[in-house]
Amino acid sequence: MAAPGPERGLTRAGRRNRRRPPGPANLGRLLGMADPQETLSRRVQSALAAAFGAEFAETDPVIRPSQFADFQSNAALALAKRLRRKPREVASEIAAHLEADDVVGGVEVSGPGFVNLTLRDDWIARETRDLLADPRLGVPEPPRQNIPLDYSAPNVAKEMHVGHLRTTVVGDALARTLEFLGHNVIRQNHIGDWGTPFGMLIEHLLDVGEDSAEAGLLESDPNAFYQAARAKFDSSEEFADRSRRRVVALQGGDPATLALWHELVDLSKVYFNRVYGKLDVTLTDDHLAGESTYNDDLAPICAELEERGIARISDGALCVFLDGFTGREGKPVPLIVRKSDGGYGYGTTDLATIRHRAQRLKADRILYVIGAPQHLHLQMVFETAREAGWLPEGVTPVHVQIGNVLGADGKILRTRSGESIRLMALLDEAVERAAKVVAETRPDLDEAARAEIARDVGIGAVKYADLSVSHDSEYVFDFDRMLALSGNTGPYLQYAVARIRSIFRRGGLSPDEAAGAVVLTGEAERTLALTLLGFGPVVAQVGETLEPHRLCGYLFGLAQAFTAFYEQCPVLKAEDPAVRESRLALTAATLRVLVQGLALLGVRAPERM
RNA sequence: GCGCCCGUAGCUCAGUGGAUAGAGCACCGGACUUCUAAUCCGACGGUCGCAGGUUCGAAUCCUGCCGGGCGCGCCA
Repeated sequence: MAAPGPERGLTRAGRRNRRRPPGPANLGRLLGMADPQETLSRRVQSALAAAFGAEFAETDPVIRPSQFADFQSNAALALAKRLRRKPREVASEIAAHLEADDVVGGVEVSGPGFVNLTLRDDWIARETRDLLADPRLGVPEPPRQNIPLDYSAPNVAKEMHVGHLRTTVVGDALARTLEFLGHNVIRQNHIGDWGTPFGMLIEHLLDVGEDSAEAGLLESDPNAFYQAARAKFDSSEEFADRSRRRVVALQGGDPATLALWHELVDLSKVYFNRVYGKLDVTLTDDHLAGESTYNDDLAPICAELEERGIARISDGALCVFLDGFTGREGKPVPLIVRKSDGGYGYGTTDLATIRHRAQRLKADRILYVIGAPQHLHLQMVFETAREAGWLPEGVTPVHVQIGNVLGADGKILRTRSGESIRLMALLDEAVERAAKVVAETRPDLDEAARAEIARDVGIGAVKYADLSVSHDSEYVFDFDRMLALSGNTGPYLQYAVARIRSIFRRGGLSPDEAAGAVVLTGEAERTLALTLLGFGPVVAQVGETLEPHRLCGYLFGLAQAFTAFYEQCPVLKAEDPAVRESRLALTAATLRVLVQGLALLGVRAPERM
């Protein structure tokens, strides 16, 4: 899949934005000129200033989508009290002072003081054509930020489970979206590649041999390898002793042990990359920044925290106690930075990590796409870093909380026998189920084409299911629902794309050729055009709120608007050539927005279905 | 016990302090000589957990209660 946008161009524009505040020339780009809500906001603000004085020029005009018009301004209701006038009177004043004849066709004061605004068809039409001509499809470029983005983070020699799947998919969608907005996203795959289990894993690797079939499990079924090691550790005193000694050697930097450790990590990388490849996410080895990366920082961090009195010894462990963090029986909860045996846990690593991201990577925002249960821990890490002065003013770490994935029984997804589900098997099943449907519906296509469709649809369905519900809520994993071709699903959107492409194939046209003027002859066209103008705003919003499900909701609405258009408005068979050109333009714009939107989510749109 | 998250239609989920709370699924009734009918249209379906409060206006903000999930010292 093509990278979302011409990165080099974005980089230059981004630097420009960063250096100086936006002038009038790029203000439109920044706000998104095609955004009707933004356009109306500015017009109504001017009306407020004209009607009530310059001090009201900054008042929020409260423009919202309306069920009685395209948009409505709710400003009058709130202003009434401040102005000591009746809300309807205030609304009338706003309407009277509104200078927007080029944009707005209908202004109406309604209800207790709403100002209903209906956009002009020719304005919508012109903006839609501009959107089609815009490589960015109306997506604004906010000031460029450096954004380290922590996601996926599987463990070496362990199976990735559905929880990893979700942080991987959501994180990747955020990475793509933020990059398209022009930000400098620094992917950080904080893999679990250090800690006490590695003694046992290394000894097991030595026992079975690096080139053995057993070692090969690390690439295919890592849990099997892990559990074999674990079983030996639990049953053999001799093996457990060796394992403990091996941990000491590892932490002491023994070269032979480090070589074995590297071997383990490399075998695991093969597994990670197989999953990432199958899942079509953008992570590569270049983004690996595992726990081991920070080994050299851990002792100095502890020393600094202790010297400065931020951490103190408690029960033999070096701990940070923060105000407001209390646990059972009101006892303060510590962030342990050095265990009583002298070792370091993930608290220390996470502190080293955030310091690195803030200072070395010069982060403007630091994003952690991590499971919701880790919230308390992360808050303590953030707070400690803040107290230690490692986070510059204005740099905010954000925990993008990922809710658990549940089975049909409402409990954490597991197999019937209670084991965690193998991710590869799960993805394979999604593709198989999709393949079954494709075999029935498209017997005309050859085997290879069907396989490709099944892969795009199966994987897309799983990813879209992860993305389409708010990231912090738990959701119930259900193959039947996510693979359905109706409803807010990946396949539904892919199908809409496939039908559009079919129109152009039938017509012997390339979507790039469709650039005619847009004329709106009916409600379906109007709704579709207006919906298209919402793409930029929603992408900008996702970049701020970090909620990909809003983009999903938007794309679903767009696909529905297109479907209504498709039912009611013949494109190729339109009799009037101007109408045909216009509908081709609308169809091409829909295609581009759907494909771009799905690309931002990391979902492929197959040529045909 | 303390903290975080959640409670919206039978089910799965949206919902930016604004008018009569929305989708999808399921169920029921319709629509293919048509650019892909795997798509569409209609109908049905609600005490927004409960009770107060703030507000001209609350699913949304505040407080309390009920119910559920998760976390709370040396795993990560």
